[in-house]
Amino acid sequence: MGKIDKIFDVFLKKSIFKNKFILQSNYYPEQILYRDKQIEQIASIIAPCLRMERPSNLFIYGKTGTGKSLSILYISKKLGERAKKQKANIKIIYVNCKLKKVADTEYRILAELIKKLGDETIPKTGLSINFLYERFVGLIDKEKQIIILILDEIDQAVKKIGDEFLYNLTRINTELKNAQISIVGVSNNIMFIRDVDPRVKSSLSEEEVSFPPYNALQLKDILEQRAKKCFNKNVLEEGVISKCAAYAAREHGDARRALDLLRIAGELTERESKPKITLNYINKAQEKIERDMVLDIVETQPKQFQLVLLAILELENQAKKLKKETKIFTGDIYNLYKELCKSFRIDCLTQRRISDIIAEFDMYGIINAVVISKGRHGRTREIKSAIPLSLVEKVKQILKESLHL
DNA sequence: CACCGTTCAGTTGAACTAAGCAACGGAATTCGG
DNA sequence: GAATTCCGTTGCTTAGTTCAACTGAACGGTGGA
Repeated sequence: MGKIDKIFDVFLKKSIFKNKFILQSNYYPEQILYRDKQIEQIASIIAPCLRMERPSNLFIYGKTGTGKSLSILYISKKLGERAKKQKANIKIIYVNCKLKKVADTEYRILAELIKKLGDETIPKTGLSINFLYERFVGLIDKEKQIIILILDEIDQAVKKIGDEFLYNLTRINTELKNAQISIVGVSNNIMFIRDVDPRVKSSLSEEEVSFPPYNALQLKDILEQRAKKCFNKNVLEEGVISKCAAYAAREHGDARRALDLLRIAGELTERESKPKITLNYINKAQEKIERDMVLDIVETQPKQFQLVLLAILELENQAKKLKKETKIFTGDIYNLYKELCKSFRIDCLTQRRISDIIAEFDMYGIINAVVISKGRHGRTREIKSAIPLSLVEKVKQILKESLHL
């Protein structure tokens, strides 16, 4: 029997998964644990739309993986069903403002909104934002209805494009004759609302709901609830779930992280055709998640970004060779970057831009950059790579490949 | 020693530019009668 | 003569550039004790 047949055999043998889909991030459980209070709050805030009254604008905040999106989507679904029954004309539009190249500028967010309303003819550039607003308003206002606009990761958008567009959105109601619109802003960053134009602030957060992080015990319950449906009996070693919960609780109670961890541990176990998920596999899963995240970010960056990252890694390498805790500064990076550009015949960007690129890498979390002042020797960013040592070589290899070296 | 102005090496913000796109409108071409 | 295609113009967004103001603590000088 061939090797491949063997692999297939292993897979056909009784899997440890009953239904893997349960642990995937696009699975929505019918019961959401420990979020009753928030769900009730939100539901009572948006309920008036069933009587065709405009609900208050709503601002939801909480860290990643605290069930924000889950809850809001759950409520939208319920609301949608109910609206149908009551023959209330309600539309719920969900846009994630973080998605690069999809909804990360004012134009693109509006284009996405319009697309979601059924008009597919909006080009990705060339039209004026005003035109899009008019199109949007026209599209909404042609019938009597209530639109609930859910803007996920709204802080990302505001950081990038400013808060005018939020102001415009909140003001849109005054232009509407038939329809009415209310906005649900979802943010990971609690501080974000603080430094937003006060007009926008008061209008957007007519109501607020906050999602606190789960603690380890709650995470454990959540994991158990899902694991029951997801795995076959007796595949979980004692303490596996607690460990997942503990890991995730350490990372600000991110439930998604916990579920990913468990799922990947399961996949790894299955791949090695072991009968039980052991604690060891949780560790492996943890590594794999980190690894995949870093590699994914690195791979999908534009060339110039990759070149900057390569320069950072090279500099760190040199510093290490000299056995000194030499700090890396923006100037060093820019110099090396310029050289790299020259030798690879890629035209190089200005320092201004590199400064922004470094800031972006910092945001992604693959480097740590702090603005420091070196007194009379000026100020700059002090930069450290946040890529785990075990991955550095792999990352470099990917960078070099993608730059055709 | 404490205090204070100077100075550096970037950061940060704003205005500007080139590239790429769509819409518009007029000119040129095609077509059927 | 009408319909279609072509082409230049205008106006838009966006990534990146240019310009310039701003920054914050170490340095080095001053004065006071």
